[in-house]
Amino acid sequence: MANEKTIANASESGTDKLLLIDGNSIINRAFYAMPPLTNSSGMHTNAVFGFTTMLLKVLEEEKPSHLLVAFDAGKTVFRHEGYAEYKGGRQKTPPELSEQFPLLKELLRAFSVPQFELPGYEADDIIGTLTRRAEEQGQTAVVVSGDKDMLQLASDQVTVLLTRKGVSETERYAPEEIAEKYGLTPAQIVDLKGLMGDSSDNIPGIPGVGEKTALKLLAEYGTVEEVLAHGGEIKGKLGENVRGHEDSARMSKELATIFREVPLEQQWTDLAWRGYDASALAAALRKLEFKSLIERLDLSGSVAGDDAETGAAAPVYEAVLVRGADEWAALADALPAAEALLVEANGDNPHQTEGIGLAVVSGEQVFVVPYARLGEPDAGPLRAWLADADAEKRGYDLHRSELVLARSGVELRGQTFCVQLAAYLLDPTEADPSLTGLLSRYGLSGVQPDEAVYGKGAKFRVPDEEALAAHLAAKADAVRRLAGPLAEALEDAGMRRLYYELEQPLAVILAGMEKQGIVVEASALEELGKEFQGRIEQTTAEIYRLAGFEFNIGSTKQLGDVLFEKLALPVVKKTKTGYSTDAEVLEKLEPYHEIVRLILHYRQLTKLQSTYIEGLLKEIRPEDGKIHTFYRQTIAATGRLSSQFPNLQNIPIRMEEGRQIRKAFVPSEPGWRILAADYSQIELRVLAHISGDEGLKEAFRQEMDVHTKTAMDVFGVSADQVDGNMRRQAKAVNFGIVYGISDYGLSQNLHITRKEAAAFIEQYFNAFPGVRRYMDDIVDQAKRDGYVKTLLERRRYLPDIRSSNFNLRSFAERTAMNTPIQGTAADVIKLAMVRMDEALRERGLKSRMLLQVHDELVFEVPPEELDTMRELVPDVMSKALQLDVPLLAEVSAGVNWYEAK
DNA sequence: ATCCTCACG
DNA sequence: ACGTACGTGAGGATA
Repeated sequence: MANEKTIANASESGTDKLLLIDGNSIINRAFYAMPPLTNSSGMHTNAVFGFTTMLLKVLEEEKPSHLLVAFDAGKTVFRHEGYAEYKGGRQKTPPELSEQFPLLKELLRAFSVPQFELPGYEADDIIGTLTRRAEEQGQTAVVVSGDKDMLQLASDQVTVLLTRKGVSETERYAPEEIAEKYGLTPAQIVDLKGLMGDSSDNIPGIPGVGEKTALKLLAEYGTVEEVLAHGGEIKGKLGENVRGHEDSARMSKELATIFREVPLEQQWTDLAWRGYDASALAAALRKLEFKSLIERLDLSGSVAGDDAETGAAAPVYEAVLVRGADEWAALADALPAAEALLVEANGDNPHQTEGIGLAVVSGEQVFVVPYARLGEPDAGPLRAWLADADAEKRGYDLHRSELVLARSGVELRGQTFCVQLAAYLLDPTEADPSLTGLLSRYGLSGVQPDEAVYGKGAKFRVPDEEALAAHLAAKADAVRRLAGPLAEALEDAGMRRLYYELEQPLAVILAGMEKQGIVVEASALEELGKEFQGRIEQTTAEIYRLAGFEFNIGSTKQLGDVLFEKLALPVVKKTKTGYSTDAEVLEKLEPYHEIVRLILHYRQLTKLQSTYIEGLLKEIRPEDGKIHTFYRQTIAATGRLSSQFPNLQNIPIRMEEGRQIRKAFVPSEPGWRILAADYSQIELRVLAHISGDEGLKEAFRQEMDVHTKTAMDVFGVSADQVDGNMRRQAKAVNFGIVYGISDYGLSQNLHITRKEAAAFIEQYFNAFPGVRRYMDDIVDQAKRDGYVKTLLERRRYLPDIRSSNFNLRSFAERTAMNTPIQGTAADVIKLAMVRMDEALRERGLKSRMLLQVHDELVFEVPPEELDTMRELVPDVMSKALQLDVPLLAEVSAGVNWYEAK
């Protein structure tokens, strides 16, 4: 390709000039200097953009014949050896920046710019070494950096360009300029640092010595050593500080000194730069979507082919579609080195979905098995590998994979890392759980959205095997690429144990519970449904009679017309689209018209009928008479589970009519019992623990009724003076406290004025000062850190906590108060589930854990284990996590879930 | 698809 | 002055 092009080339004029760029320093400057910028696939690109504009500018101005971008490498820079805190004060690199390093390196390759890094050395050491060698050989060099330390390299032959303000503006420093600006020689720059330190690198210097003082001292004494030698002459506090921090000053100078003897094999002469390949650069810039740069470099004609159009990176793996004996054999050979697994299925409900295909990544190959072939005899080794608990599986949504495989009789064991679960822990509020979404969050690409491959909704089609293989291979490779960075991020966030000891084992336990399922007697539901149906018809007729005509009671629009226009009842509340008719509104309207009570009753009955009778009946599987829910571990922002298809965490209990539904939930074997155990007041106990409030802790230690205790303290009365109404109000206050109290919310709940609610809250905080302190502290903490965490280090980020929008900020503040409470309670019961699973196994019990309902665990138990389980379950639950207050779990058993109360 | 309503902790 | 209690999932109506 005769496409070589240079901006300029100094060697044509006979002078060699070496340009050395401090990659880390410049990309950092660029990141903070440029506004946020992303391309259409969500990659952050602002730092790369800034870097590139800087690069183009200096190439144009300096016209170098030789060129290098040096990067820091590895974590243990040799300077650490003497001083562990070196650079310790540095902020962690934000992911939005770190994800740009690979992009920059790729772009530099397209520029044909030599780049390197050397483990154990920083970029400035490499640059220092190369400038020294250039000097020795009588050549000139230009160094570009944002770091003032680099000025120590300036000489007759070496010029330093420091970025100023932005990134493409630089300031030129030869020794004269340094003398002019600081009155120092380049060599004295390290003395300057030695005295004044550098907070960004955690170099201490001498306390109380800033730039001014340091320059004054150096003007007088010349070097750190001389300053220290004359420490006795320096008067006052300054002299004291100098004399007291001699070691610190010497060490700081040493840390600031660039090491110029790096064992580099490359000579600067190896770094000749002859320009870039226009088509490669155009493709790279297009991928980054730097249209202005493409234009500026006049590259718009240089885009070759479709590949450049889409900017697709060349895959570094080979997709192998498994169709026959040869591929099966190759797959079997590759299994011991498998790095990632992907199981693709076609629907949301893993208990109903059919597998589409399966992919295994091993080295440079990704084997893709169309799902139907999993039953072939040749699949034996693959099935054995899947079932081998010692063969580690890294995957995406392994919980779902296990269920999908189980449906076709394939066992999955040995799950060690799930990128979806890991990503959830790192940011549980991130909405897009797709692999593509995950990739873009981590600055990676190369996978098409599922929708683009399969279509969505009714148009869902599995493409031909080759296209399928390409897609599944890309996804499986994406899992491999994500696993390392995610695992590292978990470590960095202190969530290693949360992941490996709690969430990952729990995923397997949940899959077990779901596969087990719970028997629901269709006949019982149908009986109950008939009864509801009769009452619905009766109520409907009565409503029509009172209205004077028939209408759709279930339509809020029609109902609104009837209530607020025909019957002219007062409008209490409006929604975005019309009149509000929710239960709260209807309760207020009850005194005005008889019809209102009937509507409430109608609502209650139709809810039970459609959601619980008809809804559950549809979910009973004819093969086993059971309902198999699907617990989702990566949905709730607080760390709770959620339950789908159907939701078994919202089966009625508060109203007797609805509670009857629970009679249909029965054991799967004759004579067995349903046993349910629930934590008593777990959230308030957690609050007592994390707030450390003495009064609240004492109440739980005495096993007092916490609402009565609250009433006593808030109303200032003795236990026997607390009446039902006071206790009810105190209970509402306790709920409010857990939810993140606001006077408005409490006033709504108790139907009192905001002022009265505020007075209650004030009374509460006076009675429980530790709780007030917790609420204040947690909000401060959230403002400072940007997130809150639970006892087990689960995190939730609250970006709105610093919002200037009152609503957003208030919401975030309440969330900051609530999440550690609700989330720690979630931690506790999850831990109890892991321990319970172990306990059942260790003791060889036949009892099975079936359901979790946030603070409750439901089991089915054979009669001979009933006594054991009545003790074991509450025991394990109460010991799941040691708090400053007891954790009490109450247990009950019966022939169905209703009776286990 | 989105809104409203309501079941649970 | 602002105007919501925290966290979910599902069904039916409507646009």
